[in-house]
Amino acid sequence: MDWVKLLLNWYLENKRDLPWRRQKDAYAIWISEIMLQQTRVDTVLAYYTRFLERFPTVRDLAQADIDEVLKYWEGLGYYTRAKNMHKAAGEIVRHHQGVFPQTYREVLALPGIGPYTAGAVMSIAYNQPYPAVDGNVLRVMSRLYLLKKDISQPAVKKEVENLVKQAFPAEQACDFTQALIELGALVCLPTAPKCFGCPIRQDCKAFQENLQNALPSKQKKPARKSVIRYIALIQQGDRILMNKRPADGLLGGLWEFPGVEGKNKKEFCEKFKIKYGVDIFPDSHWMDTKHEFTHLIWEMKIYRCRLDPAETIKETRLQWIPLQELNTIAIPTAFQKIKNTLLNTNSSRGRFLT
DNA sequence: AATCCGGGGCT
DNA sequence: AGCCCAGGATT
Repeated sequence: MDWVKLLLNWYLENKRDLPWRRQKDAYAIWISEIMLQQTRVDTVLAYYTRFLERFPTVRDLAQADIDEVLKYWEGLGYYTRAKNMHKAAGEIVRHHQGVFPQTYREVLALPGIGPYTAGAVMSIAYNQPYPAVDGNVLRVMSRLYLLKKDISQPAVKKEVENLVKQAFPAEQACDFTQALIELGALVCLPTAPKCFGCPIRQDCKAFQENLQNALPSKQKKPARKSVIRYIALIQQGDRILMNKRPADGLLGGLWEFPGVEGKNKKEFCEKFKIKYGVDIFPDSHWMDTKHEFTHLIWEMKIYRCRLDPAETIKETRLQWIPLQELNTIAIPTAFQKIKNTLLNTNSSRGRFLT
């Protein structure tokens, strides 16, 4: 395969200087691969350095409280990644003496590690020829070999894994894996690929037939649904009532301003009572905000609410949080605008009083 | 095989 | 307004 050597030479000349490429510590490589799942390099950079400074070794991560790990993950999204990573760190300490496993079978067995990440760690950290097929590689290979089938089909991913396996250059698994990904990230772009700057365009069947813009083929995703979510802002003095979401599911384990889905204020109060066991009395309509997830849109209506003075909070997930501590708990992006507005109004009122 | 799970940047 | 990103787990 002529293109392999051309690609390797291109990579060695053009690769970006990224933090996870400055060492070969399997733990550090692993952290980078988890963070980079469905997440762009530019987004990961700041998180990565901060995370490794706080959790420099697998033992540091294993010993940390999951709530602190989630705080370091705050805003990155797909929070089960952080929870699985923390769990995997514990398994590495217990079952592997704190040393990151070195066989594909053992790496793949860790929670949060699938075929891609296992291949990435094996090839990048250990220079072993295990394919790591991500979105970049699927795109590059579907064009290079003119694979016209929908790349969301598992059979196509299998085929690409086999093609990559056969292409692995001896003793250069680390560079080859990253070269394929780097080409997809810098040259073989999803739209408007830079074919005339591509080192392997002579071998690219899609380029030869001018089909690079038609590949890869992929099924469309259905439109997102929008729901109305009523949020209760319940403040007593300098404390605010917050809810810790259940460990599993959407935004699992993160803190939120308590709320429910509903059509109107009446439903708001009824559902809130059922969900939290607390009667609320909406006072003033405070603000509206919208948050778009991948499959869902929240139209949020935020109301200042009062509690019955005799009300005591029994719901274990509901907790009074001092405003000064609001920045120390993990709050997802969906609620950051509310949080910031709340902190700003309170601090400006504080300045008035002093 | 289909669905869920974040967030952000680009077109 | 879509599309896509260094995907994995669950059903």
